[in-house]
Amino acid sequence: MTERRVRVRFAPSPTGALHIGGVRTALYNYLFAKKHGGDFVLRIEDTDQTRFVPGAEEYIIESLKWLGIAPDEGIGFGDGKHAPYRQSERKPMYKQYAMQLIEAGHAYYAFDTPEDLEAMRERLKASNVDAKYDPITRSAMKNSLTLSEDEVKIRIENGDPFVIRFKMPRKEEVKFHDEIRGWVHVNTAQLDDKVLYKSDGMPTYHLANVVDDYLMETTHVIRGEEWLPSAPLHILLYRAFGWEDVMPKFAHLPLLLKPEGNGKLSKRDGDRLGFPVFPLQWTDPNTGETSSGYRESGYLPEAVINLLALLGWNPGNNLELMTKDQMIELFTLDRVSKHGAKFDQNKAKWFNQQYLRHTDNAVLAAELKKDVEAHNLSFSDAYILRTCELIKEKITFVKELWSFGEYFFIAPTKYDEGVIAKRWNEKSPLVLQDTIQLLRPLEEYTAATIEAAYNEALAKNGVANKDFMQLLRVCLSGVAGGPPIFEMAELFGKQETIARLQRAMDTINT
RNA sequence: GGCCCGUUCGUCUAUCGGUUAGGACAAGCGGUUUUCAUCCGCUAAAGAGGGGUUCGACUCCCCUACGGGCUACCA
Repeated sequence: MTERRVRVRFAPSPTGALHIGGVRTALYNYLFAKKHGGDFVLRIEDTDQTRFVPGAEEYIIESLKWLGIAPDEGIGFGDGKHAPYRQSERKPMYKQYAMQLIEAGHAYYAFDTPEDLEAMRERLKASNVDAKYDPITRSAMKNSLTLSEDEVKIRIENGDPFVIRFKMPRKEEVKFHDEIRGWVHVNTAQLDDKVLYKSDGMPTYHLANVVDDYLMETTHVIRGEEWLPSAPLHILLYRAFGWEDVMPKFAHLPLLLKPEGNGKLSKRDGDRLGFPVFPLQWTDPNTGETSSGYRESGYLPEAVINLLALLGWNPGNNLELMTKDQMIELFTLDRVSKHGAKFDQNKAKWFNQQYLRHTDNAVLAAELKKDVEAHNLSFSDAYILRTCELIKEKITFVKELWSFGEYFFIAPTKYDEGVIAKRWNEKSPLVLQDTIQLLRPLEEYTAATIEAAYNEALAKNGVANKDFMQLLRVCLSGVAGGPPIFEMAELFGKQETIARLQRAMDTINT
């Protein structure tokens, strides 16, 4: 067989926001495609019309764009030769494939009502048997295997609702090679006659994904572990269609688990866990409930990608901070772990901090400028840029540029009480007053000259530097920690520094 | 319940029969920064349990336990 061009797909359902587990699946597909110079396709699996959520599709597209893992082809990213990429728009294609299966004896019509199915399950449960529509039970149900040919024909012509079910072989060992887990064996005796084609004329996931992957020339199906149990059915479908020679390889990814260690992360977790489970902020159009997103929380997309990549994969060389290109180069499915991973918020923060530090100050300044302007304040770009330089090492998130650095733009009105209680004494106003006096005549106002003036004021009053330094900081910024004091004061400028010291003196003294 | 997948420090993981079981985050301690959320150093911290196979098992096999997934005309 000639080597086919690698084609992978990310195939979410538009049932709400994409959560980070889904994002990671998309990421691994992206990395794999790029690694092999192949195509990454976005396909929307909207075969369940009852679960459609407005805005979900746009959300998925925007998320992938923000994260920098845009597909090459598919909804929102341009049609390739396999359009359309929305399964609801492919609806007319599926019927013929279902029919092909019926004709070949691999599938059959079933006319059972929900009540019939319920009764069957009740009956089987009562006799302590696995309740499933299978090679045994189907003989007692209403389907084209039990009904006469005429009866079936009449029912269909009458427009009776029907589904098409896969005719699962009675007892057959199905084995397939998973790129991550190795050989997986399942006996068809455990499987049931899955519905392939629903009474509303839509295929189920099982039929649609196999048909689409075939038509779209998918070479590798990289998806979550929740699909592992149905993989044997999919294998059987490829066989029934006679597509085994072009059947994609399968790789089932371990799941992302909740930090408390019970269950997989789900989109319903929202903000409950104390960290975002969504890439972008999301407001549920039905409930109106809003969940935070990584973007809005100040995470950088590169950091999110990096931390997600390492949740279930590692390059095997202790490398943790990687550019996207490095990840592409190093990514292989055989280095994906088999077990689920709990999301670690601490590590996530650390990643963001690392990336924030490596972000160009001009980029950070542009972000900070938005906040400054949002508060109706006017500062020069140079001032804002310098603020970023001074505080970037102190913070973890972009939004902290403002929350941490607010005092660069708004003089404090409150002063850290702990520091005041510990350091403020009768000499304090004297030192401040002298400092102000010495600052006033300075022509060259720099960190060095400010420090010299301050030291002189200390000496004059016989106060030790270590007993006053933090107080000086609090007088200037209101808070106990921050960047180097004199550099900060230099940026404030002489007038503002003096004003702040004066104000602190007046406020604290009373 | 049944089936499938999994199980190394608190967390993410390295190890593809022979290692003092390595790294990172978090933690603790110490230092630097007279501030700190920075930086540096150090410490503590793991092969679920039991059987095999083997000269030798974290690594291979089996059992048990535990965790996870699936079990819809949802994906």
